[in-house]
Amino acid sequence: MRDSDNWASTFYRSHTIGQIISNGEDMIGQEVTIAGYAESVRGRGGICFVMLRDGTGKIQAFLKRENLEDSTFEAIQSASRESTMVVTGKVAKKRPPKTPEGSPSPPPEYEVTVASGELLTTAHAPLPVGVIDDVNVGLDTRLDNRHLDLRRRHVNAMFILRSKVLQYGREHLIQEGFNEINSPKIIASASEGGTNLFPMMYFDTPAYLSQSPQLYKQLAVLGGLERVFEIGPAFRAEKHDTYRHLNEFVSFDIEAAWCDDEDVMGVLERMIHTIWKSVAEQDSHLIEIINEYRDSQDLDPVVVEVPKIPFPRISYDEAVKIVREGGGAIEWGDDIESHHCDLIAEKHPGFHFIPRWPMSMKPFYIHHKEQEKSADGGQLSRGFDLNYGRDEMTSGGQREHRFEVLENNLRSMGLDPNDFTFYTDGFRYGAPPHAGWGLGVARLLMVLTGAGNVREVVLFPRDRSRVTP
RNA sequence: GCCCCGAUGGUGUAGUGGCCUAUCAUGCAGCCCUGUCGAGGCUGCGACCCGGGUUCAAAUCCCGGUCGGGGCGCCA
Repeated sequence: MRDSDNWASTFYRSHTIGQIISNGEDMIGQEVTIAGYAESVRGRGGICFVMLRDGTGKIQAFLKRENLEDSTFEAIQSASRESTMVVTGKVAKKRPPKTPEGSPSPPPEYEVTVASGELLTTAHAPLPVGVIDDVNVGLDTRLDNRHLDLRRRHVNAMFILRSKVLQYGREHLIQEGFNEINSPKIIASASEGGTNLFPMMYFDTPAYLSQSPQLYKQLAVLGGLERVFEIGPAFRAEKHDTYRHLNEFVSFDIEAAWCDDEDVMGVLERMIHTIWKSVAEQDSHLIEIINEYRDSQDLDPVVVEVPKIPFPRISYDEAVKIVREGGGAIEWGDDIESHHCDLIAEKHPGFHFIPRWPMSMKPFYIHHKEQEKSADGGQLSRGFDLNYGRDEMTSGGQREHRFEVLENNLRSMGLDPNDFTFYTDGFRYGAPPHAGWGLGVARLLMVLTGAGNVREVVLFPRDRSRVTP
């Protein structure tokens, strides 16, 4: 399941199960102590088979009554599924299963012939969600019991993959000279307008949960950090109820000085390219686990196809044209809605940028060049989106670095510049042109894992009706 | 906020007014067998979301509620 060759032994075990699986031939006869969950316990007479699973794999423990203390044998033999136990014994080659004549013999497998052991905890039965059951459990039931759901192989694999994706993204950005920061999640004012914030009390002062690190990562860049990134939570009090929205989500953000929108689009596509390439090269075993599950559900396998860079750029103007050609009704200046994205996705099924949105649709901090107008005269901006198929992954752009323009933008969007002095003050004393983006981590994971719902790839999702567990 | 759909043992399901003291799988309990291999065999346990209505008769039809799913909107 995962590489544990470098894991040190602990108080509870001398080896991980993964270490025994991957080095079985060399370990035959060696005494080991392993610990794990009993996936199944079979046998009610003089012998007993326990399929023991830890976070690195599973192996069969073989118990013979005559080899153990009676009380130990009884305790383990009568253990319920998912009870935890530790066992000590010698590694042995497992007897090969009977195979139909003519079929190839399976690769060798190993087991532990138990000499002593201890039942650590007993799992209550029945389990609210079976870990290895051949039944398709509803998402809601699974999320109510996420601690058990997570024990399922493909679910576990998704979250290990998530960790890898963040690791590869981090490594890539660091290699491009970015430094990791953390911005405050408790903020004083509705920082951007638009979206609804969750109010809270900060001692005696009303405050909000942050909807985005946007203004703070810009301040870090204005402060001279040049290139920063942050992987952190964002909170939005929107009553949406879709497969791709949550009220708390992890946003992967960057901001870089002396860059325009095209420059940071380059950072983004290079990072995604690196992530896909690394997953394809190093984590195909996780994708295989996911695909085994998908196969059992009659779903097409996911394929990690490393995307070619540069990604296509389909400007907002072109996007509008594609939507119209596809029969969609859209006016210049309208948002590109979900069903419009379906039309665009028919032509561009993979990653594609949509740059140069109308300024009227972008927040006050997005930069525009006065001379850049659409054919019918509308003011364009340097804001962009990155979509995969119909789904928006990223929103970003070059930021407005001119103090006076910023204040004008605020006013023209109905916001009071006085509420934003903590931010605009950062632009008073010389500001570099800069750009950045924010990427939805879970949305990227949906693409990579084929998950049809963000909730699948978020450990404990927070949506309109779920605050627990 | 709008539209559509759904709710049956622990879990996932069958069910379209009487054939339902409700199907199947999985699970759970027990027994048999036992170096099993998704082990197998046998026996048993366990359910119609809540409230009202229609009907001789409701899991099934109607109304309300609750919860869930899908789509849309809203949404940097």
